[in-house]
Amino acid sequence: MSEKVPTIKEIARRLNISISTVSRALHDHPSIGLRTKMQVQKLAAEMNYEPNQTAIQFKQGKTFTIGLILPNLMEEYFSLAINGVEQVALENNYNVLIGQSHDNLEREQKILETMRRHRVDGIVVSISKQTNNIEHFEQLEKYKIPVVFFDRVPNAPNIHSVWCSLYYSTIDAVELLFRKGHKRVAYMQGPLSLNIKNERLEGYYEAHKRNKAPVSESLIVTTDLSKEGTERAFEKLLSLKEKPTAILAFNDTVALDTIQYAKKKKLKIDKDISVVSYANWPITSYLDFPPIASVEQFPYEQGVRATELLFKLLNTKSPEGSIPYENVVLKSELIVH
Amino acid sequence: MSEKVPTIKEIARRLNISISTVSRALHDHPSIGLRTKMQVQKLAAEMNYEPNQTAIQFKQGKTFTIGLILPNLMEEYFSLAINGVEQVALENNYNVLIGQSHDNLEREQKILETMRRHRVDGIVVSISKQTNNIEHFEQLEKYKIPVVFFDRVPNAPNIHSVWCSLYYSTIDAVELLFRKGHKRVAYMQGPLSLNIKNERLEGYYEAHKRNKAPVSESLIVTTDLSKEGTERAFEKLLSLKEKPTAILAFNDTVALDTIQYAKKKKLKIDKDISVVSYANWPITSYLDFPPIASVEQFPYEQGVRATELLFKLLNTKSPEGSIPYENVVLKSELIVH
DNA sequence: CTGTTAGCGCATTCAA
DNA sequence: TTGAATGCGCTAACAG
Repeated sequence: MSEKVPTIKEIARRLNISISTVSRALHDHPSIGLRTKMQVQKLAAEMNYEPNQTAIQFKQGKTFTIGLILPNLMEEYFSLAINGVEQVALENNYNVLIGQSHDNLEREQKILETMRRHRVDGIVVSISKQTNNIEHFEQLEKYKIPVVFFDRVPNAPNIHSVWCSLYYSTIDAVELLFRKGHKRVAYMQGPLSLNIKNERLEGYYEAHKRNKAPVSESLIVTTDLSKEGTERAFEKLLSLKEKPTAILAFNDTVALDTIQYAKKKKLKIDKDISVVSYANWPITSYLDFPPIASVEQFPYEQGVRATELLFKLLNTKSPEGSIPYENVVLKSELIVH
Repeated sequence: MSEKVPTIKEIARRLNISISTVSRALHDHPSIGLRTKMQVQKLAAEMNYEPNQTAIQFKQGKTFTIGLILPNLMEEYFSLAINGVEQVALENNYNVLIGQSHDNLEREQKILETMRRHRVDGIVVSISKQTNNIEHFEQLEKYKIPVVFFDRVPNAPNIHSVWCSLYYSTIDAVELLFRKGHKRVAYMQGPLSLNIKNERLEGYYEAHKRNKAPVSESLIVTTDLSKEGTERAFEKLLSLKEKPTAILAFNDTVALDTIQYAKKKKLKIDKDISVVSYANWPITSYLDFPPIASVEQFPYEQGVRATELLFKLLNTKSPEGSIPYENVVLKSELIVH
């Protein structure tokens, strides 16, 4: 009794016509009689015919699927990016296969392999913190799978990328602190990766330069982004003779850990110490003392632009590698709370 | 110059053997000469041969992909669930196609259609708040696509489901408040959906019953989960002659909005008013006054169990609907902070 | 142990 | 305007 899934072959049989005619009718092919076309479409609708995507994928050599690789989904930041990617993909009738690298290089490579095997048509990726080489991505060229990097973009030539420049906002952020009277602004940086541009630091220096303020190297500390790492970094700042009165934190996690630790140390937030951060988590609005300002990096927008770029690549009948590498740079914005 | 993707046909040609022999060699088929096998595998490796998944999917009538439908990815809660699903899927060499309903019924239906078209082998879903009927899911039976509901499970018979019971933890939560001396515990409930079991409310009543405390209906208010809705609900409580001294909040969002509003109204948290909640967001640890306790619902575990159940269904050679419906119920836990 | 063959569903080229 | 035939890459039934 189990009705089997209808195929064009079955439709053809019932109508006593050939499968190619059915195929054409369903595709509104120009050379097809109106009568037959109507007939076919009517029956197809009645039978709830739906083309077998796997057959089409196979036949066309395309999966109508793009791969999206992210460090993780837990950060709202990346969730927003996903929404952007999904939006554009849906508009193009594409599916999105998501993989999390969990900031682990091997895992990233593994996911890439899975996606390659799955024959995704293209890939959008924000690389893991561990990713210090991009051979595994470069390999994809052999398979003609275009790759667009976004947000966390490797510092390499000959790639397509979309990212958000933090340089000017960082300058804005530090200058905001200067204007508020802070003389010693510390910078709590993340792990140094050779592959990512260090715009935060550059902006930090530039802001000092513009304001003729000397940079004290001891005010630049590093955290591995863990709670403990951030606390250690903060301790280092507290042990200075000339303690900072403000901190530029690598991101909101660092900012929150810093603020929490500061409170534990009986420091008055926004009085003894002010914090400015990156990312602009919505959750910070629930805090009694959120960072006084945040650099917004527009993850949704980045996702959209990256995916649009990918589709542009997909739709370009690649005449053997003549596509110029495209690198889109958005501008971040300092949001003062 | 562009080397084309190697196929078994090409391997066969180069080795002057038949494609079926190659296929067998690559699959470690029992009836194959060791010598030929080695030969084939060696060449395959050299050529970087990789089976064309789309061809296999087509041939086997399977995509080795499961669909995962969630209300949204922004909530860490669901991100954790994803990790659970992903984990089990990977162990079974399956891919996961993720879709967000954004708590919108039409969107949920659309996603379902996309996934059906994509011929996913099975679906794991946490339904949207709007989902008041599950016809669109029942339809999938015709396509022999098994569905496992989890977390937000429709209140319907004949479904497979995994969810986390809140009943006992709710009793624990309310009793905790009683023990702390609270006499009037309010319950701020979410939108009433006919399709979801209302265990929170049941537990709320039971706790009162067990403690011989009368339930005052005016202490039960409803929020649509928006910030404003929660504030209105809270206002209602504040306008009572007999104000509550504690609140059982529908979830952490409601709890945070409540706490924030309470502070705005100059109420002292944990003194004038205490809050207990569901979900247990990690972020609450950054708050000065987090909920004093949270009901943990183990989203990761739920994702794992739901996916395991799905694979059980997939691996059961369905002898025409003889599979008994399975409903796994986990137990939540009250975490006191 | 190995080769031959058929066929999955569809789009498409060639012929009528 | 329509039909017949082909083939995408792979698996598996059947034949040797």
